[in-house]
Amino acid sequence: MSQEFRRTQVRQPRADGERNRARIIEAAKQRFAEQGAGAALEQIARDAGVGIGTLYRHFPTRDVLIEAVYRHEVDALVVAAGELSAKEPPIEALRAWLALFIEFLDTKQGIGAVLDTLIGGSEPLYSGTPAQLSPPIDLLVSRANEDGAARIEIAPLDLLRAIAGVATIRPGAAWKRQALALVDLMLRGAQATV
Amino acid sequence: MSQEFRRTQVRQPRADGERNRARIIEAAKQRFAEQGAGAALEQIARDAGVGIGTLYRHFPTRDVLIEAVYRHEVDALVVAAGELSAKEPPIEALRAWLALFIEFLDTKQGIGAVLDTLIGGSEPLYSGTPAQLSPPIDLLVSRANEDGAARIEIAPLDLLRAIAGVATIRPGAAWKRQALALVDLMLRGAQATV
DNA sequence: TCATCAAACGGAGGCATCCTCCGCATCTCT
DNA sequence: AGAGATGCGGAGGATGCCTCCGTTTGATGA
Repeated sequence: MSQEFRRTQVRQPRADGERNRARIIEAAKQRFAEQGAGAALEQIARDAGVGIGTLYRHFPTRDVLIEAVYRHEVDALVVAAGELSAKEPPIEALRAWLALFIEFLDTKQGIGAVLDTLIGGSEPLYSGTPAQLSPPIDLLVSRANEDGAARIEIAPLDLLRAIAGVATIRPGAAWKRQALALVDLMLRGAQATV
Repeated sequence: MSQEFRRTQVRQPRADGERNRARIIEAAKQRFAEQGAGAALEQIARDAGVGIGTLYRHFPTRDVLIEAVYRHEVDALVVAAGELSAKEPPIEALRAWLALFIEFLDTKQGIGAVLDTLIGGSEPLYSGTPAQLSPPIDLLVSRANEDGAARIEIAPLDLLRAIAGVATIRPGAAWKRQALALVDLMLRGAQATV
C-alpha cells in the first residue's frame, strides 16, 4: 500500500553516479580545450577513470556532453543579459552583451562543433543551449527595437551565428577584433536612419 | 639524346584516370548533397565504382575533394564579381554579389564542413578556395570604401563568414531571408554617417 | 602491331573511434 | 541485513580513415 505513495517519491541519486558524472565533465572540459570538440570520447572516459559505457549512459551524445561542459558559462551569459538590460541603455546593453559573448567564444579553442551545439548548428537535435541563449538575446534586441533606438529585423540568434561565423578561424588570428568590428558594423546598421 | 627534349614534354593523361576522377566528383556531389560534407569517402568510392585508393590518389584530403566538387560554382562567383563590379555602383555591386553568395550556399545541403573548406575554417591547410574567393570580395569591398559610399573595416572574407554563420542551420528554415536581412543590416552600417 | 614502362588501379590491413549490450558490482532504502 | 534498483565497465561489432604495394592498363615509339 505504501507503494501507492512511493510512486512519486524520488530515490536519492547514487553518490558514485554523481561523482562519475562530475569527473567526466571535468575531463571533457580539459580535452575539449586541448583538442577541440572532436576529442575522442573514449579518451575522455579514460581520463575520468570510468568505462566508456558509463560515459555514454550519462551523456548519450557528444552534444549533450558539450552542453553540460559549458553549462556554467552559458548560465553566466544569461544572467549578464538580465543585469545589463536593467542597467544600461538598450543599445549599449546589447553591444556589451555581444562583447561578452565574443569573450566567451575566445576561451574556446576547438570551437567548431561547440558552436553548433551552443547556437543550433546543422545537426538534428540541438535543443538545449540555443533555447537557453535565445531569451536573453531576444530580450536585448527587442528592448533596443522598442526603444526606437534600433531596427533589427533578423532573428536575434542570427546575430550570434554571424559572430560565430567570424570566429570560425584559428585562434591567434585577430578574430576577436574582427568580431567586435562586425558587432559595430551591425549596430551601426541597426541605428541607421532610413 | 631525344630524352633531353622529351623532358619537358607532357604525356597525355590516361583516359581511365580522367574518367575516374570525373566519376568520383559526380558521386561525391551526390553524397554531399544527401548526407553533408561528412559523407564516407569509402562510400563515395564505391558509388563511383573505384577503389578507395584511387579516390585518395586523386583527392588526398576531403577538402580537396570538396573543393573540386564546388569548383565550377565558385568560378562562377568569381566571374560574377568582375562583371558586377564593372556594371553596378559599388554598394549595389557588393549587395548583389553577396546575394549571389547566399544563393550559392542555398544549393548546399549539408553545409557544415563545406563552409570550412570554402571560407577557410579551422583546419590547417585550406589553401584553395578562400584564396580564390578573396580577390573578388576584396575588390568589391575596397571599391565601395574608396568610393566613399561605405566604411567597412572588417576583413572582407569575414563578411562571408558572418553570412555563412547564419547559414549554419538546417535547410527549410527561413535562413535565406535572414541572411539577406543580415546583409542589409551590415550594409546599412557600412553606409551610416558617423 | 607490339613491347615497354610510367601511370593508375584497387583493396587488404592497421589503426582509431563510435556506440551497444549485458553480466556484475554497488548503493539506497527499509 | 537483505532486496532490488541503479550504475559500472569493457568487450565486441561496425564503420571510417588512410597507407602501402603488387597488379593492371594505356600511351608511346619503333
